[in-house]
Amino acid sequence: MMNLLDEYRERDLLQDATEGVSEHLLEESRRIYIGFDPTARSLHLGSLVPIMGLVHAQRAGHTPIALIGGGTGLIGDPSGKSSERQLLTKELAAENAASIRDQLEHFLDFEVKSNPALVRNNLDWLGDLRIVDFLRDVGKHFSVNQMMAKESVKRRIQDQESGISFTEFSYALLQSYDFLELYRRDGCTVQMGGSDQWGNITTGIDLVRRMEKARAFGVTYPLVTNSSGTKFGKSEAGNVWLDQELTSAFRFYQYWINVEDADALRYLNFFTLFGQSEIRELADAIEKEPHRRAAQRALAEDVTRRLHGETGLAAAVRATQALFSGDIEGLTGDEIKDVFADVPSTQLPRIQFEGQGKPVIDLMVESGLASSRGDARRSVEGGGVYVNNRRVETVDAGVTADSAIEGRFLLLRKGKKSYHLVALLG
RNA sequence: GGUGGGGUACCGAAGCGGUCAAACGGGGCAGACUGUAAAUCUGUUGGCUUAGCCUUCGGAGGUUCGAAUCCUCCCCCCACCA
Repeated sequence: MMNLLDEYRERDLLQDATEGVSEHLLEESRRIYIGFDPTARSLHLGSLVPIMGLVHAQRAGHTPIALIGGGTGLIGDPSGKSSERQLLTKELAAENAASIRDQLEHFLDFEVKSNPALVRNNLDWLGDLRIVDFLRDVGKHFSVNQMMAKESVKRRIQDQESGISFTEFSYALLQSYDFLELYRRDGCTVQMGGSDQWGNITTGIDLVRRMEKARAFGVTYPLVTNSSGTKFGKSEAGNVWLDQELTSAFRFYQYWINVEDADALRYLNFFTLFGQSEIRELADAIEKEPHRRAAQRALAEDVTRRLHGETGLAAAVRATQALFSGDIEGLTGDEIKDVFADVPSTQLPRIQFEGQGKPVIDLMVESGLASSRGDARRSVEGGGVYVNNRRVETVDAGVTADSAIEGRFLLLRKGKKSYHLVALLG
């Protein structure tokens, strides 16, 4: 048994752990679970820490269980959701569970004989749970006094502004019940989660102890932030998803390449399997020759490879090189088509580019690079719009077909990093 | 149920009869500087056929030449009391 907690500690992935976990995990192969919220079609970067948590667990010889909150997701955030959506969610939850499993397959091994990863959906047991049974069998083990004493709850109760709804208050019960079920069904003895989950985890441990007279454990990892205080996992294009359809390999790669120096090393620890010596080398590199950004590159490559595979990574790197270092003029039409397969693109009929050409403003709006004509206008006035890497000087400029590369492609760019490829048809 | 306070643009928050598409801060976008970094500085941040017009200040009406600002009714939040 590798020492899992040491691994976490070394990577700054350990926030807190209940007493005895370390020994428990060293004794033999255990089953460890983390919950994932299926409210979205896909997991996003915020889930990457828990995923890596499971990855390390599996590498250390334990069996990782990804619990999809299909049942808890049905309740969801109580604020202003239509009943219609909630009905849909039952099927969606199943769909999402399936796609989340697909995504997890990039990270976890579901095939190994010894300790294959498992996926569970709490809809399976919460779905037809009867409230009377639940209150009688499970509810009686919860002391409201104790629940209110939990830091997370206490804070909410003292906070006159937000308060806490009954639904949220009872979340702890459902989550605890999940732990109990996973213990019963799968012999799962350890729950991990973000540091905000500490209260729920310990409550679950209590429930397992009371109802099964068994010892269970909890481990939490710190919540990931980035050093400038903005939300981790957001790019200019919004959430970064762990789904090829939603976030292309190129975008994904770009997200990591753009990580601030101050975060790069932490992220290497969090999101790659690099050893400490390798990370130290990269730390060195970032200090000595920051402009080469070896750490960001290593980070981007490793994480992109894991999710998008070798080909996805290759495409992302190719597109990156073409966009940020090489000059596009030198590329042939076919190369462009290939390289930019991953960059957002639009097809437009050639006729629109005849005569005076198509107004840049229209082009910006139709490609989605600008949210309105006013927005497009402002971007041009601010000097932030480029066609084929040449700055557009006037607001009323037109783009003609003969400015297209090989008469086929126009490369639109807003600012430094937002690209859009327009292909002319006909 | 009573009393008082409040609902303003992405968020926070000014405005309290015209000069308000609405101060200020944050966030976003863009420019300069750089390393596709951070910090900093600058511009910009409702829509359009952009020296003009149109739609916005919880909702619906009303007063007025003119309303985010005044009046009426309604909805929602908060505090205190019961």
